[in-house]
Amino acid sequence: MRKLETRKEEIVRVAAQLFKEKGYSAVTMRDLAAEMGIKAASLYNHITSKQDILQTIIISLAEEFTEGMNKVIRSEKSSIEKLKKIVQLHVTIASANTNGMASLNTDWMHLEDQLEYYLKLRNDYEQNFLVIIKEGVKNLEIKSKNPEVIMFSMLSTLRSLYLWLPNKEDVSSSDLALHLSEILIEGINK
Amino acid sequence: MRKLETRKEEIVRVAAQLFKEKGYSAVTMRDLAAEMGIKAASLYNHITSKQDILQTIIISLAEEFTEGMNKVIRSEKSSIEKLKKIVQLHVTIASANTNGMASLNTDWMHLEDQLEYYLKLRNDYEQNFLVIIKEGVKNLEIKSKNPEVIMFSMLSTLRSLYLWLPNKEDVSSSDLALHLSEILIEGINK
DNA sequence: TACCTAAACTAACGATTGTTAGTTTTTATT
DNA sequence: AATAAAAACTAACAATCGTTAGTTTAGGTA
Repeated sequence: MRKLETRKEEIVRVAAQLFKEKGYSAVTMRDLAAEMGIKAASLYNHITSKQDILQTIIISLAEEFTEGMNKVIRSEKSSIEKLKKIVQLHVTIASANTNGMASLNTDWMHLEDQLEYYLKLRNDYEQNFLVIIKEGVKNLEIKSKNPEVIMFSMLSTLRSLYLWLPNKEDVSSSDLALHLSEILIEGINK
Repeated sequence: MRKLETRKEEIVRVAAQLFKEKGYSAVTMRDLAAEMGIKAASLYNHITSKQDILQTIIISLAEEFTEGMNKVIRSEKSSIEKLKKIVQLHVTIASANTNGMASLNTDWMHLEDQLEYYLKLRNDYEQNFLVIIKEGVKNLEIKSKNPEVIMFSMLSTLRSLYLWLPNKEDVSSSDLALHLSEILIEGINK
C-alpha cells in the first residue's frame, strides 16, 4: 500500500491553486491553512516556510522542462520536428499542472535562494530553443525571419497554455499539440 | 506653459514600474514612496489609495484596447487586414507602456470595485477578436482550424509583448508589427 | 495497556501593512 | 513681503503578516 500523496504534497498542490488565483504574495499562510481545513501553525509540521512551497512548485517544473528540452536537443530530427516535440512538451507538462505553471510564469521573481538557479535554467532553455530555430533557418526548413521574434512568438503561446487549458478539458492533449503545431508552424492564412 | 506630468501621473508611472518588477501585492506604499524620494504618507496628498493606483493603470489601458478594437471592427477591411491592425494596436500600446501592461496582464485580479468592469471589457475584446477570425474562415481567407485556438495563440503572443519589448529597443514599432504579423499569419515553415 | 510519533492545536512574537490626523515646509501669486 | 495652496513631514493606528514555542490529540505498534 503506497501512500498516494504525502501531506506536504497536498499542501503544495493546494497552495499552487491559491497562487494561481491571487499570486504568491497575496496568499497568506492563513488562507492556505483554511483551504486545508487546519490552522496556519499546523502547516509548519510539513513545510519549513512559505518560500519552501514556492521553490517546490517552481523548481520541479523548471527542471522538468529542462529535461524535456535536453531530450529534444539530443534527438536526431529535423528542426521542424524538434519544434513539434517542444510544443508537445509544453502541452504535456501544462496539462498535468496548470496551477503550478502559473507560479512558474508569474511568481518566479519571489524566489529567494533559488532565483539564480531558476534564471539559469530559463536562460539555457531559451538559448536551446533559439539554436533549434537558427539551425532550421540554415537548413532552409524555416523562413529566414528574425529567429528571436519566432522564438518569442512560439514561447509566448506555449507559456500561456496554463491559462487556457482549464477551459478546454474536452480537447485531448495530443490533438491540441498537433493543432497548435500546425498553427504555429504553418500559419493561419490560406 | 503646460505641465507635462502631474504628480499623480508620476506616482502612477513609478508604481507601474514597481508593479512590473514585483507584482501589486508585493509592492508596499513605503517602497513606492522611497522610489519617489518621499515618505509613504505624502503619497496620499495625490492618490486616494493603493487600489486607486492599480485602477488608474489597468482601466485606462483596457479602455485603450477597447477603443482600438472598435475602430478595427468598424473598418471595412478583409479579415486578415483586420488581424494585422490588431497586431499593430498591441505593438503600439505595449511599446508606449510596457510597465502598465504587466499590471493589466498579471494584477487584474487585485482590482476591487472595477474588477467586473475590467472583465467585461476583456471578454468583449476576446469575442470581437473571435468574430473576426470566424469571418475570415467563412470568407475562405483563414484556414479552417479551430478559431479559438487561433485566437489563443495570437493573443498569447500579443499579450506577452510587454515582456519582450524592453529588450528590443532597437527595432522600430512598425517593423516589429509587420514582422510579427507575417509570422502569426503565414507561419514559419518554408 | 503502554508508548511513540505524526499532526493537530492555542497563544503569542515582532515586523510590516495601508492609512489617517495633525503639523510644517515649500512654492507660486499677489 | 504677505498670503494661500500644494506637498511634504512626524507620529501613530489597528490589522495582518510569517513564524515559533509549547501543548494536546489521534492512530498505530510494541
